[in-house]
Amino acid sequence: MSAVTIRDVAQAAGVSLSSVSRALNGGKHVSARIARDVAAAADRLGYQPDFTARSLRTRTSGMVGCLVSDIANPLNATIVRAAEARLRDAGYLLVVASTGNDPARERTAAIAFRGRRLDGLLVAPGSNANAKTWRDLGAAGTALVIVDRDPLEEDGDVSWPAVLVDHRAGAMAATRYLIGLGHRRIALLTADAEMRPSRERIAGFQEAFAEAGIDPAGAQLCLQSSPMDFAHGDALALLRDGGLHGSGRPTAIVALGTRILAGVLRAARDSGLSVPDDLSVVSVGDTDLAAVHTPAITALRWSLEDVGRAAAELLLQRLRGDAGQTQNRALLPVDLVLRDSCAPPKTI
Amino acid sequence: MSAVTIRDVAQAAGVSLSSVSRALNGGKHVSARIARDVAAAADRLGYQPDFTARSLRTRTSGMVGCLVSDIANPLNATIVRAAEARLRDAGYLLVVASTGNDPARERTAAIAFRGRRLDGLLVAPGSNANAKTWRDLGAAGTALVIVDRDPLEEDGDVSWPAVLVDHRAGAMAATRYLIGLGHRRIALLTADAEMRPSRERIAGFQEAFAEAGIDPAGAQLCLQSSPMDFAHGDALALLRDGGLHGSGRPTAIVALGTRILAGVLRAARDSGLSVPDDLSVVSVGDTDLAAVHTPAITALRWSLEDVGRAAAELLLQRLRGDAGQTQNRALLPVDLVLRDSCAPPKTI
DNA sequence: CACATTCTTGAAATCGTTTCCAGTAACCTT
DNA sequence: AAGGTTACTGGAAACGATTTCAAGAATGTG
Repeated sequence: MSAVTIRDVAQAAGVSLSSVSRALNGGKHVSARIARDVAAAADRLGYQPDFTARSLRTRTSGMVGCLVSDIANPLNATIVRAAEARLRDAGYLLVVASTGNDPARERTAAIAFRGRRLDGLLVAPGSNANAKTWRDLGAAGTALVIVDRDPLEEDGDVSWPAVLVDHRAGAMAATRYLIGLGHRRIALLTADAEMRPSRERIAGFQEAFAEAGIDPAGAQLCLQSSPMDFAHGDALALLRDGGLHGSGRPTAIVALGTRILAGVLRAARDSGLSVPDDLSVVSVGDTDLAAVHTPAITALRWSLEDVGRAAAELLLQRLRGDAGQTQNRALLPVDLVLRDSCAPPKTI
Repeated sequence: MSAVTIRDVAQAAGVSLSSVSRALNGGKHVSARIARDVAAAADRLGYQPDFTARSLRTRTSGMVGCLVSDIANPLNATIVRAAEARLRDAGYLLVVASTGNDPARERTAAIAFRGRRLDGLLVAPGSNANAKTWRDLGAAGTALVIVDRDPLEEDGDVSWPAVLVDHRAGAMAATRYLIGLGHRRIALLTADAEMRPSRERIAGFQEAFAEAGIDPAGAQLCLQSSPMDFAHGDALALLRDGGLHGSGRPTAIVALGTRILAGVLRAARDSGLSVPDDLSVVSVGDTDLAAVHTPAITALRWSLEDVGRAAAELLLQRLRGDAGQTQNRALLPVDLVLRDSCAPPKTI
């Protein structure tokens, strides 16, 4: 029961409210005697400042928001944890909200955040439908950092600080590797082609084909048709029906994301294809599933901890107002972890 | 830039501040004319209430906290998501913090929460070291709901509202099933024996042995010795050295948790044992890994969504102050999902 | 020693709401 | 029609901090 306010401390220490405030905030213009007395009184009474009142006056809350499509997604969850750890050390609380990539929910969350005066926001927008919302938030004084999404607005005018992952280089490395093994028909299975990560990966995938001077028709893109079965059906069709354009079934699949990897592995099993003898598989994103599966799945890996940390760091720089030396980009590398799920294609 | 306050609305509508407040909060004692005018003015000006100021006056924040050991743990993350969804619908924001089961961090988080006037708290304490902290928080008016942890304080005086999972029944069902298949030497591999979930599972495990009237020496408990390798080493020792007490290696393993399951599966592979022919495996907790692994792993499953939802529901009941009809326990069932990782033991 | 400058200090204003309190108007009831 | 109850309404007082301002004390300077 912390009914003890700054007023009580003032009374106990026999000084005025203003002096207590100054003393507690370590400000200048306080005599040593008062500083000592106030500290003692505050300690004795167990005073805890009321952030609500402070927020009202200072227009800062000591809280930052985090807006992602789904906090339960292990990728996001890890990022959130790392960001939370860094922010907590800096004295901030983290408020989270899942948007399900729904622009309307993004907007209502943004409004709720602004109403609570959140100082900053880490956000992975599900689309660029809410550009105006972010701009408004920025204008209202909220520091904004984009996480692994397009940092540029459509018109290219505004660019937000952002933490980006080099998905393009990663996808290129994986594709190069498969091409190097002799694969010529490789399918890329992805949930959407809209958002930055997928778009960049697709670009890297195709770039690798171009670079190798190989028939780009072998680079098969397959968008997940139904989000329900995690691409299980799509993978099945791909493997059974001899490929998308009748060009023969792919000898290798690059699966974007944990759930899709699961769908692909089930599909391979259902089709009686063995990995890696009949089908090479690369997972984009390294998870328990990829690491422990038999055979262990070759995967693209990047550090989610680093993403979260970097995002928090960028945000903290703005919150502290480190004018001048604020960077506004972080580009994190992607590694190809070689395991046992890839082999040269069987000559048919 | 929301510099528009209730004062501006009052001016625009030509009424007093108090009337605006009453009108906006849908209170009684407002004439239809004023209600209409105020709504119109607020709408026109784009008024958004300032929760900071409101909080100061009403002593409520519209936020609830969530304190778990690790938000990135898929189990917690799913619970958090479900709780967040329910709470968001009710107009609350969710503040998260990871404690790493460290009592000191729990305490500082609790202080930060109280300073921000959080209305409620979902918490999965890492120990009962902080009983006093929770009691203080409760005394300060914070609604508290315990998630899958002991709801009773050590002295048994106070009992918190709690969402519990019937881990005991689940473990019994799994053990019964293995015993029914003919297994007599079954190992239970777990990270700790302290916290409620593990304790209950161990109890259920032993109860099943007692029930079957079988030599309880076959029920081997193995605590994870090093958290680093996710019980890989422990599992290896168990499988190689012919069991814990020289009583022969277990023919079945029940692995508590995703990471431990991964360790066990790696250990089985490393020992050249095939699942389920040489070793039956049951996973406690159903994950992608368990579902997609070859062979698919029989698992104990409970709905994390239900846990999160139920926790939010319990909390909301208290927040709304539904006196009388507030339940303070929810007990959620655990199901045994039969897959391909269990078989009768080979007669040696 | 007189005067200017800097340091401390407390009173009061402020942040944006909600809510208590009184005052007025409207509506019943007999 | 008079008195009593009830419904609205606006002024003002919270809520608990920070910050501005002006006054007083202390110090420095010529």
